Amino acid sequence: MVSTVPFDDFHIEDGSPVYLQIMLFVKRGIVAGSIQNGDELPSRRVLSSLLGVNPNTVQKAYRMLEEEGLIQSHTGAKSYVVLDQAKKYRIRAELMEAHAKATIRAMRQMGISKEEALSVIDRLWES
Amino acid sequence: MVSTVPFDDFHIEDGSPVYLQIMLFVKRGIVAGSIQNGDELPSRRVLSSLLGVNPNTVQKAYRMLEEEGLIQSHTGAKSYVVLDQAKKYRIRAELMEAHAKATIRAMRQMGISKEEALSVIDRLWES
DNA sequence: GAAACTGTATTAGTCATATAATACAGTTGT
DNA sequence: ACAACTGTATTATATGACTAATACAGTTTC
Repeated sequence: MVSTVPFDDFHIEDGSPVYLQIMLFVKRGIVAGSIQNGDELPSRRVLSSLLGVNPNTVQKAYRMLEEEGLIQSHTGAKSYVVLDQAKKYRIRAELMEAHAKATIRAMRQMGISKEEALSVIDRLWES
Repeated sequence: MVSTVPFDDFHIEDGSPVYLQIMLFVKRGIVAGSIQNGDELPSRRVLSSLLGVNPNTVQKAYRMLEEEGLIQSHTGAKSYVVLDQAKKYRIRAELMEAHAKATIRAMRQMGISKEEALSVIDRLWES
């Protein structure tokens, strides 16, 4: 079932470039399964207007997603998600490991034990 | 026992501003206990030379740490760490919660269960 | 007191991010 | 065919992070 990638629950935060936030949102959606092979992406103009950012910013995110082989664009036509199991698995592993390792490094540098780190995450999970 | 804050195991990564990385390193050292009240900080020039960055970048980090009340500087003299239990506790809670929440949000957006998230962190902890 | 260190300040320049305005090329739907 | 959408490209501008060079003020040490 082909649908349009929903950007409803995407909100811009500060701290990292917007084009990276858009890329991450798409990748996380792919891992979650809410974005599937063949799905249609909102046009650059539509999404930039929806997010309140410049079309060039969306274009940059889309272009880099295309360079990673996750979407395809052709002048004049809509852009579509291009996925297979291998890509999905790769992204899932990449993102999970990256996030986990970042957290672990921070916690270790603070001298926090594995047990306390896990317990804090467990406790804060529902919120 | 007063010593000089050690920046030996600090390495610059790309992705976030260097002055923020320096601030984070100091804060994590405070939480870990390797940085204590009264400790002496390397001078702006010495640290910038050690890290291979511009003195202004170190100055920005130090100035913001001073604005947070974690260090004190006086023209002509060295800069020192100024801590008490309340500050340490506040920083510890702030950092732990920030890191945990960031990880949780990412994992949730990927549709990863709490159990799998915890298990991944547990597995990657030793590395 | 003088040298050698401290912190602080200013000015100029580069680079990445993002905005703004505009233009052109190709498609889709009627 | 034509209108209304697509993607793509260019030029100009602004801001934050960072570099570079330099200057000045205050301290510590001998």
